[in-house]
Amino acid sequence: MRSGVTATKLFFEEVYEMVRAIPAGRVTTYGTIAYALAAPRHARVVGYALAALPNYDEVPAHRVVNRSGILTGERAFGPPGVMRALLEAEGVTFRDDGRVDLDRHLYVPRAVS
DNA sequence: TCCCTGACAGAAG
DNA sequence: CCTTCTGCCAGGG
Repeated sequence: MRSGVTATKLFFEEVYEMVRAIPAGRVTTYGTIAYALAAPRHARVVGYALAALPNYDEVPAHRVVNRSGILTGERAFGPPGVMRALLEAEGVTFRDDGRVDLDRHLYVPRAVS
């Protein structure tokens, strides 16, 4: 149908809702979110959805990192180190190699029913 | 309209 | 551990 609201746009909204559910001091990954939304192959689209955000007033996008614990979205938060500072302020710890300690802080969102 | 470039991730060598 | 390839989708030149 000719609706301007594409399936992808709806997917974006579901991503934002899921990110809003991530508690402070916890992080999750792009792939985990995609999996919870029954779209295992759309991890990249999740990243695209966050990159499209005009601001982070309602969506704590800094709590989303990649599968290895690397802060791949750091650039969107300004100068290097800002994203990490936001996480550390919430109690998230990092390993010596600079990656988030996922074993300790990974949050697994509830899958959609 | 084609081509390229990403806030990803899993498989294969 | 590393590299390359593939699937996914939107936006800019």
